Amino acid sequence: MGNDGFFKRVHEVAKLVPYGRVTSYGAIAKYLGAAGSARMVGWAMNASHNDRDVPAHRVVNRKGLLTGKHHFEGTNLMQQLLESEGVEVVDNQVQNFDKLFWDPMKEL
DNA sequence: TGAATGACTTCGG
DNA sequence: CCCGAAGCCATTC
Repeated sequence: MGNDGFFKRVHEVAKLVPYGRVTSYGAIAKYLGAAGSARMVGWAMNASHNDRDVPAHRVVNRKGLLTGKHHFEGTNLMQQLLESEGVEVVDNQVQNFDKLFWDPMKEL
């Protein structure tokens, strides 16, 4: 598994997500030129367990829904992590998602 | 080789 | 905005 280039890039972008902000899988995928492979971004996040510095909890789907919360420990760790950063989460959905959304394409 | 899977997205209704 | 269906692509079995 030395082919971690894609995962590494995903992790890099995820690390660049500012505190208290969130982004989407598609945005990361597009930024990496892998638009259409948003699922692979999610897969990369699954591998992000290798790098604990990767704030996977800041990555949600395009609706701001915490689709991957079940991949975290417990049942609400992801939500707690976000709330601890000041991100309001209700019903597994990020509030003010449009304002908290961080687009690597525009911000970088 | 091929079928199934998934932390997604887009489109039509 | 919600819902169903289709597309996408790396990974796994």
